[in-house]
Amino acid sequence: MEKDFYTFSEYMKKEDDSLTASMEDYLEMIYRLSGRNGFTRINELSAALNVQPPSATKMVQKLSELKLIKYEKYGVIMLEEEGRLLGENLIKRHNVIANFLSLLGVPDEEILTETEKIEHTVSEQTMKCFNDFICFMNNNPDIRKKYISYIEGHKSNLL
Amino acid sequence: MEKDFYTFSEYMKKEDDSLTASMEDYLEMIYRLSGRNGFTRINELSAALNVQPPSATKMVQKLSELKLIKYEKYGVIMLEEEGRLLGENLIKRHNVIANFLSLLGVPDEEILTETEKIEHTVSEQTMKCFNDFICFMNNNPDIRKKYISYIEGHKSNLL
DNA sequence: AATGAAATTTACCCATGGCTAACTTATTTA
DNA sequence: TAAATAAGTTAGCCATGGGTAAATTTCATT
Ligand SMILES: [Mn+2]
Ligand SMILES: [Mn+2]
Ligand SMILES: [Mn+2]
Ligand SMILES: [Mn+2]
Repeated sequence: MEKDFYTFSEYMKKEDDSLTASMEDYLEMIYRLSGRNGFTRINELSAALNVQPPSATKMVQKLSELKLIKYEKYGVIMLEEEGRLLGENLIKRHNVIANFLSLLGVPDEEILTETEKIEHTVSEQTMKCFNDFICFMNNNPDIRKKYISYIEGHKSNLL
Repeated sequence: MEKDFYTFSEYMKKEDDSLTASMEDYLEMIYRLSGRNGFTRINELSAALNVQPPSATKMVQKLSELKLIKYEKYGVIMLEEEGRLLGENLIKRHNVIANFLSLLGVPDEEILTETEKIEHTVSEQTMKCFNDFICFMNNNPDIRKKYISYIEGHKSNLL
């Protein structure tokens, strides 16, 4: 019956295999930017993530060490097979969460921000629950409508 | 139409007024532990959060600087009025999220962990949405039952 | 009151992920 | 092709929040 609390930092420490939250953001973005040409560059990446180029360089070197991307000094950034797969899953996770929040009534302007934060904190299990919720709402449009009008009703209360 | 992405670290940077994720965890726990006697101590706090005493000391000094708690070297830790209020709200937030996850079908063993992570990442707005969901489910026990059996059905698929 | 044990602090150390300034390499352009 | 510009890297800094080892203070016991 003992609760076992830890601090946020402790929970967010990367396991041996897994990536840190920031590594995930970079990999996710590299995946997005590689969509067009099959590669991206430090400048494009740093702009997309609103960090300075040296920060991007450092992280890219790390991801390269981990064999998730192919990169050599001054060159282009390309995903390795493992990185591509991981990136794909990160995007999927991102989209499930964004979808989920949208269904819940989180306003459009907040969805990206909230998703960008939450995506790094939820377990596989929880992701499944989010996904189940999406499916449930898709399979029950009547309930979905009822829910939408319910929260519409609440909005006015809060303004 | 421009998406504006930032890295996790950037989103999690504390605003001038607000607390970091770890500060929130400490304050929340100080609030819990103060329940019995109106105070707590470094040892109790560090044990409760699974950190070493020096880490607790450091954070307690910080919170004391911010006038959220009253503390002097080797003494007891007591909440200041502002800290008490904040702590109360942190606990409320924690409970809303735990409730929300529970309704969604996140297994009991995961609820604490998931809550401890998610609580630091959601906006006021999103909290309202979580809360609306709870209310909706409370007001519609029929739908709630339907949802529970829906996810029960899904469980078997995944094992 | 003296001593030993427990609680707490201090002084450092480490890792992460930002940043700026200065330097180097690559690419344009005159 | 030489000079100017753009792109990228390196070195070194900062803040956060952990940790250990050693010193200090408090408390309990004799
Ligand atoms: Mn993110
Ligand atoms: Mn994302
Ligand atoms: Mn927490
Ligand atoms: Mn909590």
